[in-house]
Amino acid sequence: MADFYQQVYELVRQIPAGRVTSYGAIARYLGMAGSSRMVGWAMNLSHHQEVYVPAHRVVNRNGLLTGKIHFGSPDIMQELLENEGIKVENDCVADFNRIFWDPFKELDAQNS
DNA sequence: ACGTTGACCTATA
DNA sequence: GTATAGGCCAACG
Repeated sequence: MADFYQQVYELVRQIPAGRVTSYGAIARYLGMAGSSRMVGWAMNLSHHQEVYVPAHRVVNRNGLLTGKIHFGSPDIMQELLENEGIKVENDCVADFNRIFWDPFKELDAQNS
């Protein structure tokens, strides 16, 4: 059993480009349902990690770029998302429901 | 060591 | 459907 943060990094790293997921989905997938805040903390430490973690692909339940401020500049996250083909309007991911990447539906389906 | 904050989510009113 | 409250666990002051 690796550290919780490591699991989060791995999961986030497996998010395909042009797709986004929510903290709650990750927390629930790791068995930490309700403790979604810890996922956010993990993301905060992701900058310290040697491996690059596409934290910009992780947004809140509303598809709002809540953590864009922690990227150094509030524009980096939006630029990264737009660079992957994700439309961002008013700090909100467009068609969030469409590009939403559910670990249960994707990873679990493959593993199972 | 205690209190507050935090990249959130769910539930109730 | 919007607004408010509570809960969760860890780090920072």
